[in-house]
Amino acid sequence: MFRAVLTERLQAAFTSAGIALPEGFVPSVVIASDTRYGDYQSNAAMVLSKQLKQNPRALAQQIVDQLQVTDLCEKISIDGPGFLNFTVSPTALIQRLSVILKDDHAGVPPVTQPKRIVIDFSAPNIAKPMHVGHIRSTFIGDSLARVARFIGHTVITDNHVGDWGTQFGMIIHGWKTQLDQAKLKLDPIQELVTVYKAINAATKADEAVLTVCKTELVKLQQGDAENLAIWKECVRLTLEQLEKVYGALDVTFDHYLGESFYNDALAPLVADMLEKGIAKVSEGATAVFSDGSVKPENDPFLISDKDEWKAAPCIIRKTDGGFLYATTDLATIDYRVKEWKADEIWYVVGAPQQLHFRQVFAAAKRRGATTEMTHIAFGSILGPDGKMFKTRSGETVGLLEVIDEAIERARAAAEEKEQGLSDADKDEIARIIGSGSVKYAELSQNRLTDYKFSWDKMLSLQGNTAPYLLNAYVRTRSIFRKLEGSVELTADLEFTEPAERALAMKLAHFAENAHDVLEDHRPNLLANYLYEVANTYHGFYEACNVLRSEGAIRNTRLTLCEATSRVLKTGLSLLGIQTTERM
RNA sequence: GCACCCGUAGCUCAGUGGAUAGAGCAGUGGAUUUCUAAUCCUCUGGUCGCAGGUUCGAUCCCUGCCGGGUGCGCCA
Repeated sequence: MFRAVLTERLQAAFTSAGIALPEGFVPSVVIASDTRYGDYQSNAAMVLSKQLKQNPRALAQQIVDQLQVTDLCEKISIDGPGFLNFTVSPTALIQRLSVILKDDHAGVPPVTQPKRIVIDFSAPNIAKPMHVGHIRSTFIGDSLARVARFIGHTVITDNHVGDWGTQFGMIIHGWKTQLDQAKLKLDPIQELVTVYKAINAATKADEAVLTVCKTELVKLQQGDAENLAIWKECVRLTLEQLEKVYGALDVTFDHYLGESFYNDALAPLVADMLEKGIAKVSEGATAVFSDGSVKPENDPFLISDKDEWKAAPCIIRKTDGGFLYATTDLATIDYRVKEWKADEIWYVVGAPQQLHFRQVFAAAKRRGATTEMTHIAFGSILGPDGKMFKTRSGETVGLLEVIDEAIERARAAAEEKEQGLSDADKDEIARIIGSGSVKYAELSQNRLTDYKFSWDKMLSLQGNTAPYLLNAYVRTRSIFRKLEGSVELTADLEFTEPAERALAMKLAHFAENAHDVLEDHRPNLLANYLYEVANTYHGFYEACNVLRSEGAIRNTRLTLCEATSRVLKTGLSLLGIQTTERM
């Protein structure tokens, strides 16, 4: 990793030059934004010049005089107000390429301090189909899990399924009174939704129905055998369907510990919190209130109302004795810490739940949790009107529907090309490109931004899309297919065209990029990087013929193709996107 | 009311305390007897919502406004 090494060398140079660095100061080295100046740059001299009361350029010169980087750089320059610009030498770059070829992680080093990280994502509800709203949590969570594992963390993925809650009163009542067994067999979730909707409508028309539903719910919660059996069947049927969806998406979980798993832990948890004074009874409910440890404007348990701060409690038990979302979440944290020894827990959940998590995290800390808990929030998917998709009442687009449409479009595109591929091959390619397109459309976006759902954007096969990246990969594979027999790539390399060096440099950045993704939990940094790799490769491909070149030049170009191939395949796999040899 | 998120090209969106703010789509004009044209190259397109402040340097940080969204005691 050039960046890390340059940072170290820079620090050493400060020491050699006798310059005392301020406490905690680490000179920053970044990939140059403008490659005219070099490959990497540092603004350390400018940052320090004021504190040290020195001219920034003179300070930069002192550092350069002490800097030992001849093994890495062919040129160091001081430009503009005092930028240090580093140009990597061909030798160092070539060595980097050979690492990418040999290393099974394509040159990405492991983290120095591996952690145990629990990642909570996807979390669909029982008896409800997955829709486009689940895209973000599912794909972002899956990608972060892949990246974290890849760089050496121990990752436990947990699908916190919504398998318990008040909706089951209605579902059970509906199951008993109007379930169509034939339809249930055909499409279980569809039938459960139909039943739920019918009962939901009935409760609005008739109070009595609502009372019946509540009774059914209480019976379920008290362990009534019949209701418990119905509930279990609903869960089983839904999970069966979910497995199919996740299978099609190539998303896996280590655990499916739904809300119901924590039922028995809830009452003791509330009792414990009452005993310790963390929670108290208020207006009949049990809730957590502010303990005054932080400023009011930062306190998740306070809210301002007409010049005064009022309590915004986090309720953990209702007046009727029932438990809530927050209660289950607290019990879940206990479990993950105790059973899984989690150093960190990541929640990939929408931004609207920010307050909820601030409260839950604060409450968990008061109970003594030292685990680092992070809410990895994402923006909403909006309908064509710019308003949020309604998950309760509103009609939204099904997740499988989107994937199927994407595969269909990819299949149509494959059909237009004359590649001599069998129908089975075309199906497989369409599947990879279709589902890859949907994933890429999501993951190439900044997670915090809301975006309008658009079929065309989600399914586009042109421009900055999965097919663009896959096509670059296919082009690398095609070259190796054309080679007669295997080719021994030697260390005999030399750059003769700018496009070759540019590609090599871009590939070297993979080592840095993969780590940057987890800095702020942003897969889009990786997606954007891979787009640049593909773009640089396509440029190289047009400028440099590989198969008709000879000697060291041909060897260099083949090496670049192989390295590109590895970086793209590895990088795409971190986004959860498979590759194909032909398209 | 308070808190959080967002405001960047016609559209959809990246981006960063640094040098001339980038892509894709749309529009324009080209490139293929040559390794997959799902490609490459041209050109067109900007008051980075507005106003102050901090800084050697601000689209980015701070403050205030304007506009859009979300959340705020017994749903999950």
